Amino acid sequence: MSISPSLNPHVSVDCVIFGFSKETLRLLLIKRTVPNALTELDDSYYALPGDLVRDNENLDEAAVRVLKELTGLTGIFLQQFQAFGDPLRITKAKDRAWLQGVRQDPDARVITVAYMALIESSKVEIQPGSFSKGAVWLPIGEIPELAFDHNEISEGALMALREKVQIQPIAFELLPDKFTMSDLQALYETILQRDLDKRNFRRKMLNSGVIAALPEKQHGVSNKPARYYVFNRNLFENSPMDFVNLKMEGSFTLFS
Amino acid sequence: MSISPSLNPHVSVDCVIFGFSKETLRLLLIKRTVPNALTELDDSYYALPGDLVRDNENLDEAAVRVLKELTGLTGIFLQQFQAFGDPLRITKAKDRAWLQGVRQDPDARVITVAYMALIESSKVEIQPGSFSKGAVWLPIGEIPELAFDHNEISEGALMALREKVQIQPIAFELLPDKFTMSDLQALYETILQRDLDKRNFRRKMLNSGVIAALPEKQHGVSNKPARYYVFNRNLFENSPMDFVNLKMEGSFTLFS
DNA sequence: AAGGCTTAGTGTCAAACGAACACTTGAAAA
DNA sequence: TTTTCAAGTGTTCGTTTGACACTAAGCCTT
Repeated sequence: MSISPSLNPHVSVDCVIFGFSKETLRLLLIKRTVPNALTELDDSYYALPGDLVRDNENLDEAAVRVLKELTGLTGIFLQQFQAFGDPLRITKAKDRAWLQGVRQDPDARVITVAYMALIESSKVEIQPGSFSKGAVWLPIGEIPELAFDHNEISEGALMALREKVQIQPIAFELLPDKFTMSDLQALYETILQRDLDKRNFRRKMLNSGVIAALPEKQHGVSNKPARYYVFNRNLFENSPMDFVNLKMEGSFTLFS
Repeated sequence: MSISPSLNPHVSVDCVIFGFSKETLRLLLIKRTVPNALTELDDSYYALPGDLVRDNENLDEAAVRVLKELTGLTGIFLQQFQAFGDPLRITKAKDRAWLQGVRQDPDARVITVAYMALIESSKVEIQPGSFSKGAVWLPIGEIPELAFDHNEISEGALMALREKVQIQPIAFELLPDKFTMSDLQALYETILQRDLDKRNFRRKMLNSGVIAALPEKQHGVSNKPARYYVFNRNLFENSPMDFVNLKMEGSFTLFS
């Protein structure tokens, strides 16, 4: 496999892509297949989508590219959250086998800059292409051992998401354009891993001024139909203050 | 100038080192001198202390090393806050002149992982050594044009500090072991660039449970002597919750 | 058509917190 | 002894939080 000379062999970006479906927070992972020296069968395992950074692009651009190549999507929420650079992060046997097949210099020390992406998962159509043979959405509770230090990176992303979601109105990025209060609450409960009081939640969200009610309601549900809301980006940009400190009942620690 | 082969030529760490003295927040910067092709005089300018990452150390270790080499200090507060990787970050003329004198591959694309350090500035004794010819503490309001993208990095650090100081009790790292309430308030006011109400500030700090009063008071001041306090790390670690949301009067935006 | 099932939607009260606000105290200096 | 200067101290009011339980609306079942 040949490598473009414009790749920086020492720096990569990895994307922790969050989605939310069936009341579960999920990660979009890709499958890697490597020959197993012992069994002559192929082993496969999952990894975060990522790539080496090219010489002509900055880190954000590299992350956008990775996301686009995998999902076809642009304009989605993407935020750098941490760089990982342990010298031992690429020393597991499977990882070395994979690197040998794919990198010009498989022994190179690589540090990676990790990004967190939030996607409305129904929008994603996995793009055919080199890295997407077998991309899957796995619930965050059921993530197996991943490549490299990707478990650690995913954990870090989840922590970062938990903090951010309480300070900035970004959870909406995980929902469709219109959603019900219950959808939104379920999302927050999933992310925060805590039950929230329905009345207090609604009050807080409405007072924050970042969502607006639509006249429209659900149809064809076998119970009282819920009203739809939309996230009002403009409203938020005009008065971001109101959203600060969306603490969600009972203080929540930023310390581990 | 020779270079250890164990340096990774593509990844560096830079430390934004904050200190607080004379009621001012300051950065510890180092002076670089490069020959000026036109005048035959040397130009000098300031930069953040930083270095390439070695192959056998992780990012945190590299940052600790940089700090130790410059100040002789260990065990100080140090936290990664962002990676910077614009391909154009090393293209200014002065920077290129400096790289040519100092790097094996002066054209290499380097991404840098930026750390923020908080030091009680009176503890710092600049270590003699290659990078410390002329290290200085400059007030954050008077930072000149720095090397590379170091102005951008410093700005980012200041933003990160403003946010963190309201969520975690880290401002204490900038003060001596014992300090007065007025010292502490002045520090917060400087960091947040906002006046705070004395009574509310004291109440909040005392209620947070992270500081303890000492029996001792100031001596020899020409006004009512102030009581000394200490930061109680144990108290904080036992009940970190109390400190969450130290918002400091009037909400403060985390968004720019 | 009636009753049951399920989720949506609503209000109040008490406690904690935040913001605004002015005078007294203690020490040194004049 | 008086002056000067920063330290230190409480109360009030409005807002926010958290706890808590019933009614409303639509479909489905019988």
